[in-house]
Amino acid sequence: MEEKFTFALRRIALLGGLRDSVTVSSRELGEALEMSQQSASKRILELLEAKYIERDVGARKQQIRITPKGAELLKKEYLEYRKVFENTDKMIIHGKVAQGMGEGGYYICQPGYSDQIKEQLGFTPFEGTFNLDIVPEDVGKLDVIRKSKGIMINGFVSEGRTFGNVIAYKAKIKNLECAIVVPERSHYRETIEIICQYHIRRTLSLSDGDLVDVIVDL
Amino acid sequence: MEEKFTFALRRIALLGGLRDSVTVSSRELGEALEMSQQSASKRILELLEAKYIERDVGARKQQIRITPKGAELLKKEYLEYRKVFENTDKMIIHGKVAQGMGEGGYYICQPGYSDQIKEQLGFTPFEGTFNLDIVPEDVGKLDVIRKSKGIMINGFVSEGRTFGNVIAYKAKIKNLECAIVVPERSHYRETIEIICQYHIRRTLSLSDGDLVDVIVDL
DNA sequence: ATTACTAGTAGACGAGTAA
DNA sequence: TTTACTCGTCTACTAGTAA
Repeated sequence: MEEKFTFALRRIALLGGLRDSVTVSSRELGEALEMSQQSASKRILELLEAKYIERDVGARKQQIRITPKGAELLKKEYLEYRKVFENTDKMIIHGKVAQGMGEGGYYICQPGYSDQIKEQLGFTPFEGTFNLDIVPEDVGKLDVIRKSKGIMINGFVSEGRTFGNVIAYKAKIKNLECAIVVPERSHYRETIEIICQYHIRRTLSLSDGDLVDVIVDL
Repeated sequence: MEEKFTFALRRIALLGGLRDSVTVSSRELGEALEMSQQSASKRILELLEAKYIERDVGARKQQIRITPKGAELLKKEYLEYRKVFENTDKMIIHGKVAQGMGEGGYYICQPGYSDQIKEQLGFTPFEGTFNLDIVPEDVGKLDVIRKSKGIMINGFVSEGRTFGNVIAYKAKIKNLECAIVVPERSHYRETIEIICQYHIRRTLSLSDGDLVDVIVDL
């Protein structure tokens, strides 16, 4: 039942409908789905109904884009495939070294966090985070990573301030053990914060704008 | 049409049917597919008919395994997902440093090959290959890589000997540019040969048995 | 327990066609 | 050209049941 939806969604995603609106007629979609224009039109209506896609139907062709709910469905299926084909659940994210050790550094230094990090990740984090601006093509991978379980670092209250849960994902940068940390309640951003036992920037002699590969465990 | 097959195959693969036979009754498969025992039984018969699976039906439960043809279908779909979610078409392969610079080294030194490598890959290969025994879980990834296009290094005839076509896949080992080379006509093996401008083993101080990550461009 | 037949029904599809 | 209705057909499913 759900199956016919993922098939159509995947096709739309391949046409570019995941990141952007894509202009595709029901006839064209029918071709991609190997079905008639009529059936493709019906499928589009069903996808709309189920809120997997949105669309602006203009005078000539319609603009289709996949909703977050639709993207969800595709990611689920993608992760199944990863499980099947890549036993090593790793993913590479490319990013540019960015400014900003302020905020994150302050948070991660709180004993309430750092003790758990020591416990769960096996290292005491350097007082400060390493920030990376994800390259646009890789921003979607963050969602995939967030769908994997990660390591929960529980929040706490200290001196009347509330520190929320943080999820850590083990990673490596050029063989340096580290972890991506993401507040449990946060919006998607194109910047990630990375903690490490060492000062990554200094240890690897990196400067702002340098391109870095992060290999993330899923 | 093909869609219902991949759905069932994916489920079977998740149960372990890609690498091994998996014991699953039609009722159990029905549960996994969210359909009745009767329909699952029918689906199994259709998959058998289409040669996507094989099975031994014992007294109690049946043993199902996915055929190469079935694996093919799954890989195709998997690559579609990779295209959607990972614009950077890279894959990590883990392997252990292995002996054997003999054969491959001799071949790759032939000017007929090395000139083309210089031309297409941008480096003159070191006279010898770096061999890696792929860890068992990653052997399947080789198929995925071989399904991507790679760079064709044309064969030639020299002094009466025929040297066949070789396909090169750009890769990196700890930031060292290199390439996996695979004879066009070869059986699947668990060892890969890697060429590089430098002596990888020496440059990275590697010894037999060391675990190495290869990041392959698809 | 199994697997898998038959029969009846719901739903998916394409042809024709309207807007 | 579009999108999307109706309607007839054919396929995919489940229930019942046999082996």
